[in-house]
Amino acid sequence: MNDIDSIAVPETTLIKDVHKLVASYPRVPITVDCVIFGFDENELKVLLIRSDLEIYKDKWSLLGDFAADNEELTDAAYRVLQQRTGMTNVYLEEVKTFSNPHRHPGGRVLTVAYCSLLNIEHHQLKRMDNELHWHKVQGLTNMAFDHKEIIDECYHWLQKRIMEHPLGFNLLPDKFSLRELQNLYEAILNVKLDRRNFRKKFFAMDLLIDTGEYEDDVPHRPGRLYKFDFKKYECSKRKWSGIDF
Amino acid sequence: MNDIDSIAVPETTLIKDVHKLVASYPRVPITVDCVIFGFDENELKVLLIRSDLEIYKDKWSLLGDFAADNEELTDAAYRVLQQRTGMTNVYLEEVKTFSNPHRHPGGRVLTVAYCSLLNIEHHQLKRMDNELHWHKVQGLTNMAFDHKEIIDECYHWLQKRIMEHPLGFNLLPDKFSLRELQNLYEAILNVKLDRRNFRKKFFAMDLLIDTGEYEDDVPHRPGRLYKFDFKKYECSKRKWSGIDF
DNA sequence: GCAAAAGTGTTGGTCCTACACCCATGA
DNA sequence: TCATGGGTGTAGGACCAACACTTTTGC
Repeated sequence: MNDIDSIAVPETTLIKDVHKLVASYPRVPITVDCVIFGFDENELKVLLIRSDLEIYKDKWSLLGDFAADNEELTDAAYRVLQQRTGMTNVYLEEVKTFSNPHRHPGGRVLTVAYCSLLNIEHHQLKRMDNELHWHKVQGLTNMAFDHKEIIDECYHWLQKRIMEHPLGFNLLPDKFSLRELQNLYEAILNVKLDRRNFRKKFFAMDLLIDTGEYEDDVPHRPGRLYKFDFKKYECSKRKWSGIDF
Repeated sequence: MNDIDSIAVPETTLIKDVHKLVASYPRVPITVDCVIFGFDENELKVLLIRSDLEIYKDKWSLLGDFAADNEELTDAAYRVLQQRTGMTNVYLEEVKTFSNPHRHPGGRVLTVAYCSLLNIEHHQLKRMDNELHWHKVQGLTNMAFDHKEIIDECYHWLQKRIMEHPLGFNLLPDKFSLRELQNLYEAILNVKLDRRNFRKKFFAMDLLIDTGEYEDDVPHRPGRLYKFDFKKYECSKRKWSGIDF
């Protein structure tokens, strides 16, 4: 116990009506925005929708929504994901708050950005929704609001995070070859990696399960297919300190 | 440019009145809470204030305030710091949003937690404010709201962050001995470190400036005093990838 | 048989860890 | 002179980077 606890409580006026107190605070509309990354054709993609605001006609927007009453923001982000991609059990993490009072043309709106990683093949894109498209992360233009900035922040966050934890597997199919895995890392980090050292590193982690299967639709010698051992990783997460390249 | 950009815009109804749109969003009171760490007597401390709510009488609270209209949250956090400690130029970084609808007894209040590191000696504590106290981070009890949880999150964040970047210097006086620096790291990480290896590691970083001065009020051989080269660090920050212990 | 990628081991160097002794100062 | 922490160097091991050739498959 802290020694400080024994200090006498001074005679100040304590606030009794907490509801009144809270009612006196300024209120702000809150949204969540999901930066949903996918990996396809050896490129990192982000899922965007056409803006439905006249003022941003022909511009692209992140998937987001305002937070409902009594909804935690993380729940709101999962809800957006579920509604837009039909997927649950998606990797999702909070990245940063964006609170510039002028970021929304309709008045102050605060947004919390979430980064999400999903396997593009699992995702049926709710094809009816033809306003949704996967865009290359490199060279994005034409974004509504401050969404370019939000994507940039999330992309940098991802580059850093993927060195610390093996998140990349969330972007791959259940079964993947080491070549695909390496392509993924090369695409995200924007570097070339040595193939043998890369394989050694991942085998050394001991989180890959050999399926015994092989690629089949490739015009060259097929590679062995692996699964990621999510369970084992969950158990050993605590001691995790990083992946170096 | 993305190939997608050439897709025809479908005939949907675009929203014209963005102010009306924003006005229809639910609104939430927003606060910032600052987890202000200091280092004193070889222990990591956090700056707390007695809660001014009747319901949390005799409990401790983080320093926070609601965000004013048109105030960025980071600015609000700096404002809180300035008002409470009199200090500007303090290290400050956003950590996480806490949005549980029941976290505040007066109704929904969303808070964004900031982690701040300051040199406890620079801080005059505005002594008149006898409601402010430095508490040991270890063994905190008796916290108002979800502030224990917020402190825990920030403390873990700090443990991780201090391995990646040399932030610890923000907690030390301008001039410090290597022993003090090591005590700081040991206190934060809660480990024992080898003295020789620790010194080698920090000298190898080449971010310490030898002042040529020595400690003077110690009951043993005085240690050499160093300054941290903040400028040099700022320049080389980009390539920074971590400190290993 | 040729193109394309899969698969595999070794070596040298770097960096980290572990560890023990003498030195300067105050009391 | 003693107690306390300051200051230093080295040897062994772990880990990482760099690097080339053989294998398998599709065409």
